[in-house]
Formats: sequence, C-alpha cells, structure tokens
Amino acid sequence: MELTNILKNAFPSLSEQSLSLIAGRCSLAEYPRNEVLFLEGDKGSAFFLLIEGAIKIFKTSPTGQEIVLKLLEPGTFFGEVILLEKNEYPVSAVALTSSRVVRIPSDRFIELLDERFFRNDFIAVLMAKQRYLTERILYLTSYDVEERFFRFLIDRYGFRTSYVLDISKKDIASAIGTIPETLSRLIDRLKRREVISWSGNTLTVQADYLEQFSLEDAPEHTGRTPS
Amino acid sequence: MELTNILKNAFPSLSEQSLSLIAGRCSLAEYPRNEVLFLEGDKGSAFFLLIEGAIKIFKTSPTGQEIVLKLLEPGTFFGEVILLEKNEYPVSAVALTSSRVVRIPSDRFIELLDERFFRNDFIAVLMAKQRYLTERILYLTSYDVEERFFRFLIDRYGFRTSYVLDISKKDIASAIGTIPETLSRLIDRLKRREVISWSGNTLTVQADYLEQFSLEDAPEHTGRTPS
DNA sequence: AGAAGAACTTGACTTCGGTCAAATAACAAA
DNA sequence: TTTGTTATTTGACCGAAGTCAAGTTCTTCT
Repeated sequence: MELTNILKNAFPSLSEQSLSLIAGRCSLAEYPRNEVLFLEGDKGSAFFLLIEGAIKIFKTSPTGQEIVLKLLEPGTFFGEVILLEKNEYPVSAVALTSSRVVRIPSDRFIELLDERFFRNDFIAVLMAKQRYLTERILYLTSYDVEERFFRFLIDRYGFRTSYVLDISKKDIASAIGTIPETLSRLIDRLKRREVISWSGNTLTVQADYLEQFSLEDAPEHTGRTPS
Repeated sequence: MELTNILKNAFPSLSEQSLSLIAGRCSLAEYPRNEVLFLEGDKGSAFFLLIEGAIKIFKTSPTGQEIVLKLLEPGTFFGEVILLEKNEYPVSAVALTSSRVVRIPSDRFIELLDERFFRNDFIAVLMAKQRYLTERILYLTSYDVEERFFRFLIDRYGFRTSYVLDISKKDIASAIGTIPETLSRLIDRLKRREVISWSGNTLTVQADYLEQFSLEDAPEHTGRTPS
C-alpha cells in the first residue's frame, strides 16, 4: 500500500485534494527495534503516523527512570503536540519492535484544519488522548501491579485466554509502571497459583480469573490481535 | 466586568462578531465551596471557564479514592472534552473555594473554530493540557511526597518564601496525591528540621531549601499571587 | 455559649514494591 | 562454538507511605 492510501486510511475525512497535497510531503520510514524516533526536548518539525510495529512513548525522570505513557498501536499518530505552541517534543519515542511510520512535516499541516470535517476528527483525537492520559493516571496510581498487568493484556491484545506477546518482559514491566524483578515475581506467584501458564512467548490465562479486570472502567480497548 | 469582556479576555483571538454571538448564550454562575459542577459520567452540553476561585478536577477510583488531576486557576477553561466525541465528562469537577464560572453551551461553539486564529489558540490549549497531564504522570509516579509538596507550592503560588494558603490541608494532601495523615507527618518533620514554619494559614519556607525543587523541569508556573 | 461535625494530629502497625547483588539463561555477532 | 551482551530470575533487605484507631482542635450552626 503506498503513501496516499495509508494517509487516506488514517485521515478518512480529509478531502482528496488535501490528501494529495500532503501526501507529496510525507515520507515513509522504518525504525528497527530500540531505535529512537525523538527524545524529550528535541526540536521537531514533523509528527508521525504509526503503520506497523510498536512505539513506546515515555518521559524520563530526573533520576533517569523511564515513565511509560503509552505503547502505540498501528493507525495512531503521535508527536503532533509540536504543531502549535512550542516545537519541542515533551516526550520521547522509541520503537519497541521494528516499525514502519509515516513522517508528516508540520509546516503545511495546520492549513488542513480549514476543512471542517477533518478538523473535527483531529480535535476529537486530541480529546481522546486527553481522556487516555487521565485514565492512565488512575491506572498508575490506584491499581496494584497485578491489576495493571492484566489490564495491560486486555487493553493491548483484547480479552482472550491465550496471548502471544510481541514485546519483552522488560518492556512489559516498564509499560505497566514497574521493574523486571517485580514482574518476574508476580508471574512466578501467578504460575504457582495456576492462574496463568507461560511457555515461550505464549501466555495462557484462566478466563474466569481475568474477568475481574475486564470491562467496566477499563480504557477503551482496541482488540488488537497478537503478533 | 460583564460577560462579553470576560470572554474577550479568555479568548483574545476571537472576532468581535463571534464574541457577541457566543456571549449571548453564555451565563455566569457561582458555586460555593464543595459544590459539584459535574461528575464523571454525567452527560453535558456545556463547558466552563473559571473566573474566580479554585476548581478541583479529579477521577474516582473503583475503591472510591479521589485522584486529583489538576487544581484549576482563574482564566482556564475546562470540561471542553465533551465538545466532540462522547458528550460525557470523563472527570469530576468540584469547587474548592467559592468560585465564579462562565457556562458555555457547546452546541454552537464548534462553529467558532472556523476562525483560524481562534482555532489555533484553542488547539494550542488542548496540547498544553496534554503536556500537563504528561507532566502530572511524572510528578505522581517519580517524586516523593516531600518533593510533590514543594513543587505544588511553587507551581500554584510561585517561588516565594511566604505562602498564604487558600485551601485546606486536606485538599492540599489530595492535590499532591497523598492522605492527610502523611501530609501532617511531613509538615511536622519539616517544622522540626526548621525548614518551614506554619502559623494560621501562612507558611514560611527557607528559600535555599525550596530552591532544589524549583525551575528546571517544573511544569510551567503561572505565578499566581496568594489569596 | 454549647453541641455536632469537620479538620487535623498522633501512634502503632503493615505492606507493596523497590534496591542491591548475584546467578542463570538467552541471544547475537564473529 | 565461543564470547560478550542483554534479559530474566532469585534472594535478602528496606523504607515510604498507607491503614486503622484515637485523640484533639477548629468551625459553624442554633
């Protein structure tokens, strides 16, 4: 699928005209695992659209600790915060798995917001992000590690009994706001209680146990299929 | 100051024409201390502009705990997240002190975004909020209670040696993400170490001690004068 | 003033999850 | 394979901050 189609897919409400206008300025890029897209504080004049792979968005604390804000899934754009205001990224972005992204230069993008439908969709996404961050604060401050772990699974892969994990335990640990040691101990405990079993990169969970963490106030889940 | 002027002040980039259009639909409201403006999950068709007082924005955890996202200061609008997308507030808002707000009905507001300057300012505010929430996550997850306390003071009242507090200790505790007992003990410890002194609602801090928490990566501070 | 109820403090106790250190396993380049 | 690097596990330990339970002190309303 070439660029125009990708963009059409990501911005369905954008007119054909604007689409081709912007498509000419965008470029496709590939980032291998662990490659940095941008770091907090970097000046930037473009934002990104994730096509394939997984990107980690995080901030770094004064002591060097990484605080993960979100693991992005294909189809979402990020870094758009440089569009107006300061042109400095307030967060860092790193590829967790080999990823393909579209780079969208910011300079002419703002004009596209003249189109009402597109603009409304765009603003709606900004507001969804605001909701997400708000949920994330609740998630990090009022659930314990176990609950965060299961909610992570449901949120990222959907509610299932078997998960094929595409990221490392280390990355899962930081995605749920803890450290590898703690996750390792949690997994050990859960295995012993026979709530989960883990072999290779496949995790199996007792559905009835998992249920307690599902739905209700879980952040909107995207039902991403594993692998 | 009457409505039109207030709005002009809050939305300086809005044309006179749109200003009078919208002003006619807005209304001024007063909320006494502890009054609820809206609760998480409420359907809403208006958002708000804070003129005077202090509003607490928070989410409630499944166990009933309040997670404060932000204490608003005069001049900021909030609840705008109902404009597009769902029309349900994702957070709750309560007046911490007697407050005056403008209620802005959402129905015709979106049209105002046709004005490019206004729209850009509006979107810039949304992005600033995104940055804020991102900072808030860092703040809550990687600073200890003491550091959160002093950063709270600096962020809300500016860097000074003497603070006149307009909200209760209970509210300060929840604003910094802890409970009254813990704050009480912190204060006791700081007094004993002669880092602070507290009489009535006036708090005095050793400037050289406070310095370690200032500037660098502190969220933009508004230099709000006390009381 | 007096009573009811907030707000605040204090003490005793607990715990989750982090730190540090070391061992083991998995992986990838040469 | 060999070897260096990174990921994962395990053990011993610790500490910040929460819970629970009782005071104590302010407010505020009649």
